[in-house]
Amino acid sequence: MEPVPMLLAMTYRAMGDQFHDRLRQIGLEPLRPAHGYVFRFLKEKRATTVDIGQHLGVTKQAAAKIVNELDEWGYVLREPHPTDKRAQYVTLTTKGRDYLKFADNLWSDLEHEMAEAIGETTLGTIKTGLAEYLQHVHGGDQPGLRPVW
Amino acid sequence: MEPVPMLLAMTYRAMGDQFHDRLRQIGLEPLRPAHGYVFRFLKEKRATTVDIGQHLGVTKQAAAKIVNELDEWGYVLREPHPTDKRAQYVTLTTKGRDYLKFADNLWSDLEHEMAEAIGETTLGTIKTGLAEYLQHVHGGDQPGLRPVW
DNA sequence: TCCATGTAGTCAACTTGGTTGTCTAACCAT
DNA sequence: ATGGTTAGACAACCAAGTTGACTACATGGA
Repeated sequence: MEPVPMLLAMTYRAMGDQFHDRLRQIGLEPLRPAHGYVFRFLKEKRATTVDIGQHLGVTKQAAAKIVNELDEWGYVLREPHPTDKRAQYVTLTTKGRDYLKFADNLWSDLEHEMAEAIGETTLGTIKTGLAEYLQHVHGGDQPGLRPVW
Repeated sequence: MEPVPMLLAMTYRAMGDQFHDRLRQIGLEPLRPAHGYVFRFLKEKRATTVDIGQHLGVTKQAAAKIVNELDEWGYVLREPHPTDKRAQYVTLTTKGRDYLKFADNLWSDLEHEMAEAIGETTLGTIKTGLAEYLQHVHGGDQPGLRPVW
């Protein structure tokens, strides 16, 4: 049996590939995972580019690139920060929220298919097990997202 | 609860970080995951650069770069293919096998600590569950390893 | 209040680790 | 024999990060 990290990497890759393929079939713009993580982050909190960079685990310059792309494509827009004239809040547009909603449904489909393949309870054990491990090593704070290669 | 792929990504990252930290503590050259996957692959089968590329999920040119590095650093060497004059088998040197052995022990330690944190049986379910899912989506052939970001 | 220090965002140069495209030599199936 | 395929190498390019520098603004003392 392969070591755990390899199983994680392969499963992550396999699910991501399926997600990407189906998005393309539907004709939706195939954003990268990082874009998706930004959506998910913005759904929960108002955030600046710097915040996004920290969340993703990249520099603010790298985060700015991603935000620029999302802006060009119409998924987010920048609003002036109410108290800090340097800063801008990045917020989801309707297009961005629609995309996120669609993506969430697609992930849900894939997860459901996974449950069919390996069993509902097994999938449940995997999810709670991994979450518990993350809690154990990282405590409360958000673990890094970007896979190292 | 986060969607499964995010849990996979975060756990992969967390384990990889721990592995990397401990390697550095010991003072061993901190190779990237891709190098480690090559070692593991070469332990099981004789392989050419093309084989390695397929295993990693990258082009043969990218694989050639990695093999070149490992060659320079003394972890692998190239042997003429017995029947195909174009091809070369990439094989582990003693240094390569030693590194792999050490890394295997370290992974085993980390896995053991994971088992302590979430329970032996839970870890077992995770491993077999993921393997089963991979079997389901990819059949016999090896899934890609490189995470998409 | 003024000033020193710190931060958000942008621009530019560079690095890394991949890609595609092309070529040669060798293989292999008709 | 020969036409199509493959292993490996070389080159040009690309994508997505990095570091560094700079401006405008913020903030917390003396």
